[in-house]
Amino acid sequence: MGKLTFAMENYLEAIYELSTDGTGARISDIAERLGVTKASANSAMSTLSEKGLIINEKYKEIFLTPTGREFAEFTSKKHQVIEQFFTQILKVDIAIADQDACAIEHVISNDSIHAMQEFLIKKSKN
Amino acid sequence: MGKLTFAMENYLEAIYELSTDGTGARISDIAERLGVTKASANSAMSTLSEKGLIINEKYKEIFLTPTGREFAEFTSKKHQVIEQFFTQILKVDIAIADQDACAIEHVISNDSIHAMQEFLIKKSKN
DNA sequence: GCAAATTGTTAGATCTGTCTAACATTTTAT
DNA sequence: ATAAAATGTTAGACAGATCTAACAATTTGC
Repeated sequence: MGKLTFAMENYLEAIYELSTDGTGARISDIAERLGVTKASANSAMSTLSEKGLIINEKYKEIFLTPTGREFAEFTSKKHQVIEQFFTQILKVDIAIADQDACAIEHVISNDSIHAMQEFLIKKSKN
Repeated sequence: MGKLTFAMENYLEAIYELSTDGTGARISDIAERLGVTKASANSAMSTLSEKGLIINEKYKEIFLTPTGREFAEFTSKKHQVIEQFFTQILKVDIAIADQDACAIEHVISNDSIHAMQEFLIKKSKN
């Protein structure tokens, strides 16, 4: 499975977060969350569908495939670690931390994420 | 002055680092450093030149303008802070830290950079 | 149950950044 | 001084992600 572009990672993550309650995600909500037009979101869905990461039937809600969910969870986990590290260790404001995490999650190495996690764990033992 | 794309920030930074000794930077060196073709690098130079960030005469070496240098120094400074934080605080391998810094420097907030700097300063006082 | 509002889709344009291939200029070596 | 090598430039293509505008389908509110 080839690596995803940042844009596609963001779309996957949005779908993941919008479909927590078992229902699928809607194009409008995805578009709104990412600040793009419905046309852009729709176009992205074709890409994700071709890659087997989502199920996308015309005019229906969008669902993650198991593979898609794995990708989304991985990205989401990275986001969470970065945000936690930035707020708890660096004392950065939550809004800024979230914004930074949203960008950094796509580019940071697994090594560094792991290191942040370790750091947080050690810190919590004080 | 509008915000630069990540690509342009990288080109500026490369020029900055390649012209430390007062001489300008060469297209081939910029291209090699960034892993792109000379054609791509050349095309980027037009963009940077139009923005008034470099001086680019045909077949001549490339020089930063004062504004261009400011941008480059700012990006470079962020790179340095991230790399230092990742190696010294997170104990991440230098090669990985450099790679991560190279990506994160374009997306991280000033607040978070500042927080990392503060953290490093406090740490150095132990 | 129908009209209006919302939501989803498509076509086509644009912008950015990249590439290859061909060509022009400059530098180097003998 | 000139041929070969290195370097720089240009044109044209392409991929990814976005947009607008027009249209289609679905849902909602009387």
